[in-house]
Amino acid sequence: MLSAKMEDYLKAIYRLEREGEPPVATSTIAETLEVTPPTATSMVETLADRDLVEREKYKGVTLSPEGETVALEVIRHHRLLETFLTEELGYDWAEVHEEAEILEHHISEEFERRVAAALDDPEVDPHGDPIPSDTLDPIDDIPASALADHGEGTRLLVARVRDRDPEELTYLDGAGIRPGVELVVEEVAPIGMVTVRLDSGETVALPDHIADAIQVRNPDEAAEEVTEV
Amino acid sequence: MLSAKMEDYLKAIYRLEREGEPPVATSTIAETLEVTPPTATSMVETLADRDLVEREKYKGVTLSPEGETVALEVIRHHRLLETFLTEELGYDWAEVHEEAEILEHHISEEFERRVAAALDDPEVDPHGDPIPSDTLDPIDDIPASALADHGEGTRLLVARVRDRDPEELTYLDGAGIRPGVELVVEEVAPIGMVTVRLDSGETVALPDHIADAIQVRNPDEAAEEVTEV
DNA sequence: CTTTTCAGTTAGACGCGTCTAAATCACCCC
DNA sequence: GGGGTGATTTAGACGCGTCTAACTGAAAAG
Repeated sequence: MLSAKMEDYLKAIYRLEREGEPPVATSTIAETLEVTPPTATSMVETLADRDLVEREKYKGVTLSPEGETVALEVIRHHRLLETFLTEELGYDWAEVHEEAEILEHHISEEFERRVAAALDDPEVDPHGDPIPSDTLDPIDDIPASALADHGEGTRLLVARVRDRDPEELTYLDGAGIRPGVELVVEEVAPIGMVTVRLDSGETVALPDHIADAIQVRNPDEAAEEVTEV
Repeated sequence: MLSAKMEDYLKAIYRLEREGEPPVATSTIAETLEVTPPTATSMVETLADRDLVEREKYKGVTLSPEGETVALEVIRHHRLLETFLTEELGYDWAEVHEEAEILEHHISEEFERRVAAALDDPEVDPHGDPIPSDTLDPIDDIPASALADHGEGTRLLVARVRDRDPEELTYLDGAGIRPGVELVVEEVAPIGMVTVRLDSGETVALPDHIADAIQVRNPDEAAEEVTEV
C-alpha cells in the first residue's frame, strides 16, 4: 500500500517532469514539498526500491510507468474532487484546492467512480485542467501558452488558471477571469505588468507572476475543436 | 493537531463508555481497535497527557469533556458522510461504513458544513443512529431496545441497525429490514433464533447476534413523538 | 588540470504508532 | 491474608517520515 506521502512525491515528480526537463532534481522535489533535501533523497530511495521511479544517484529521478500511473490516479482524484466540490457542494472555485489535496489520498475507487458518474465524466476541472480518464491514459495537454507571452491587441481564450493561492484566485474570479472567458491584451507594461480587457469592457491589470499562471489559447482554434467533436 | 489514530481511540472510548460501565478497560479498547494491549496503554497515556481522557493507572479511562467533544465531532463527520454517500452518491446503505470510517478524519469543517446543508441538517443517519448537532451537544439516544429482548406477538418499529458487516446489512436490507420498518415477532426459538413477520407478509429468521444488533421501539410511542414535533 | 562551489548523500537522531517479551499490579479464593 | 491468575504496564525494538550536521561528488571557473 502506498502512503499519502508517497503519492504526494509521485504527483510532484509528475508535475515537475512536465514543467522542466526530466530527470527531476532532488532539491526541486524538496522545495516543492517543503521538506529538506535529505528527506527528499530518502523518500526517492524508497520510491526507487518500489520501482515507482528510476533513479541515478546525483542525477535525479524520472517516473517509471507504474509511478506515472499512480500519479495520474492521484491527479484524477484531485481534479474530480475539485469539480465535485464546486459543482455539487457549492464551493467557490478558489477554495477547492486544499480540500482536494487531502481527500485525494483517502477516497476509494468506488467513491471515485460514483463521483465521476454524478458529474457525468467531466473532462476538465474548474481550473481548466484536464482530468485523467478512468483508464489513466497519459493526458494530452490542451495546447496553451502563458498570457504573459502574448503581445498587445491579441484576442485570447482563457484555458487554465494555474494558481493555488485562494486569495489570488478569488480576486481573479471576482474580476471575471476564469477558464472559458475571452479577453484582449490591452497593454504590456515594461514594469512587469499586463493589462487585459474583458468582453464586459472592464480592464484588469495583472502582475507578471499572475500573467504567467494564466494559460491561454487562440479562440478560433478552440472553436474548431468543438466543431470537430 | 490530533491524528486520525487518536480520533479513532476517542471514538472507540466514547462508544464503549455507553455500551458498558465506565471507566473503559485498556484491553477492551485494544480489542475494539485490533491492537495489542501495550499499544492501547501507550495511546491512552498520550491522550491523558493531552487531557482528552481521565486515566487512573490499572483502572481504565473515561473521556474528559474535551475528549467527548472530539468524539462527537468525529461521529458527526461519520454519520453525515454515511448519509451523504447514500443520499447523494447512490451508495448502498450497507457499503457506507468503511468509506466514512476513513473520510471522517480528513474532511474540513467547511466540508462538514456544506454536506450538512446539502442534506438539510439531517438528524439520523441511514442506520438510524442520531447525528450529533453542529454544536456537538451530547446525544440523547432515542430510547430503544434489542429485538432479541421482545416476546412473540409484539409489534415493533425498527429504530436502528447496529451492524457493520456489509454482507449482513445487504442481506437485511434485501429482506426488507431497515430503520423505519415495522414488524411483529413471530417466533422466539430456543436455539438462538428469532423469526419476524413484516407488513409485506414475509417472514425473516434472524440468528441471535443479528437480533441483538437490531434496535427497536414501540411504534405508538414513536408516532406520538412525531405528533409532538 | 586543479580548485571551488554547491547539489546531493550519508550518518545519526527523533516522534508516532505499533509490536513482543517480561515485569508488576489488583483482586479473588481458599 | 498468602497465592494465583489475569489484566495492565514497562522495557526495548522497529518502520515511517522527518530533521540537522557532516561529508562527498560533479561540474564550473580559473
